Amino acid sequence: MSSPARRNRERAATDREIRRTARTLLVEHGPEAVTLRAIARELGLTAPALYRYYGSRDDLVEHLRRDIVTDLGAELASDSAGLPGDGPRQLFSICRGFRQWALTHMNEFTLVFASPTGEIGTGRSSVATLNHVSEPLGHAFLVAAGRVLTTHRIAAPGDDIVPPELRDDLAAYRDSLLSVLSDSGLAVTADRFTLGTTYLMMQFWARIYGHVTLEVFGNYPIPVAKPDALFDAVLADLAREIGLDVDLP
Amino acid sequence: MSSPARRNRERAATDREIRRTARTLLVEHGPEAVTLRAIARELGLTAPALYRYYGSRDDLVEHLRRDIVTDLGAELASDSAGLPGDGPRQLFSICRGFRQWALTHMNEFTLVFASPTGEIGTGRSSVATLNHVSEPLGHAFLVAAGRVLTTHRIAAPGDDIVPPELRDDLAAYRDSLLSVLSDSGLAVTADRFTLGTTYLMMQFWARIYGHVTLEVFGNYPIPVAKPDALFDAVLADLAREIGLDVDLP
DNA sequence: TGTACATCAGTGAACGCGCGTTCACTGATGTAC
DNA sequence: TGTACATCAGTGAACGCGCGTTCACTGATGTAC
Repeated sequence: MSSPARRNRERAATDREIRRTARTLLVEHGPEAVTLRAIARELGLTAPALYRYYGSRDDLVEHLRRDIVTDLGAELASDSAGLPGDGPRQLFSICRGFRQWALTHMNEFTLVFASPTGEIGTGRSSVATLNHVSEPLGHAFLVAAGRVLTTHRIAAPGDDIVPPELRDDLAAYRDSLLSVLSDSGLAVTADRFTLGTTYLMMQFWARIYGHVTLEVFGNYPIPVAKPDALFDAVLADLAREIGLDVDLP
Repeated sequence: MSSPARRNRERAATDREIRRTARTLLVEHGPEAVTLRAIARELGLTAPALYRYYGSRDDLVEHLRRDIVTDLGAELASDSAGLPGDGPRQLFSICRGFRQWALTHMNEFTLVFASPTGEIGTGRSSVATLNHVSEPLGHAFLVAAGRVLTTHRIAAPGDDIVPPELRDDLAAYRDSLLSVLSDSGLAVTADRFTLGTTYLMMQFWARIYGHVTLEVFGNYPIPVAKPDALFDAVLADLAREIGLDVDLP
């Protein structure tokens, strides 16, 4: 019989090589360099061979996007999991890791986090966001943030900090967060995870993302000699703002 | 003699048409649709004709970027100038206008504010930032912000809110801001425009930019039914944070 | 164990496409005397 | 006012390029009996 598994294994290996090559091209030469012909060339194949693996170039790029977020999330989660402590350290590690990754993988960042996707305002959004809680990145962020907010806050913020128009949206989101967190073995009750908490978490993410985007695209108002210090200052601001009773690690 | 001006006028008119067409292509079909051939086609010319106006495609795109920022800045400045009051209203008008423009001109926004340009961390940054104070957008923002900060703050923030590592950078920036403001006939003294003030202005811009980018690219954690309300909430937070003693208009 | 057959990863030629850019040119507009 | 000349916006053909995708094919690997 001579194992049918062998062909499968080789097929899977080739697939991995295709994605790896696409990734390298993206990182080193930008999104427009990710062409079927270039990938095939790099692999010593002919371009039509790739159609054994993907239906079209777009199909391949879509898989690439997913790969990127998945890998990023896994990496950040595992890095932060190795740290001691019960929350804040992990959360800040994820934030710093995200920034570091963005700075060193500008092209990947652009593709995944800063490319126009879909319509505006329809609620449909890109792959790489917290609203797809299953994404490892979102998951890592949420778990760390949830842990921090439940164990290190002085008091849960009142719902009054949330503008009335946003309460319905936030309530739905909060519920989905709570279920994700309880799946992670983190028992959080709604009285410690208020609408206000949810609002702060959203703002927290928005500021991290905003700062990182600004920095990656060189759109900072000033040339800053020590950008790391600036980011740390933002983290410290955020920590204070969400009411953490800890010093920054 | 039959005026030499005539040829010049026609040349200038054609140039404007070229840019307008490039702009339309960008808005409607994205950056990769801005090709010399497409522009020529639209104008009833042949592609080589464009070389009478621009040295290369890249050259044209660069001019396009500058046009976009210039027009945006002028538009926001003139809109806000029409409003009554002495500061806050103008500042918030500029912020809202920026967001509105970004949402309705996603492709232009991407080209100008969210495209990788130059190296990271070298201090060189894209065209469209506050560090090129001459840009109308930066100018409008600065003048409005400066006016607000000098007339509506309860007290200038102390320099102690600024992390020590950032003070040198901020001091240089503050000085250039002060000279821009005094060129606008706004006499601001350094004791009302502290390093802390400068720091807050920078953070202010970072949050606006961050929020807008997030929204434009659909990367918001939640589907928000009323995104306008969310933005207003962010503005209100910012107003509180920079210590404005005014209600939001 | 051997033989006929099925699967399927990869080939190589070809398709049509649109692109930026070059080059020698035309012909109208403007200039000098 | 008329004539010879210069300028220069725009033409049209051609260049070489790389792309995604199709198609009929080869040949090794695996399957059924």
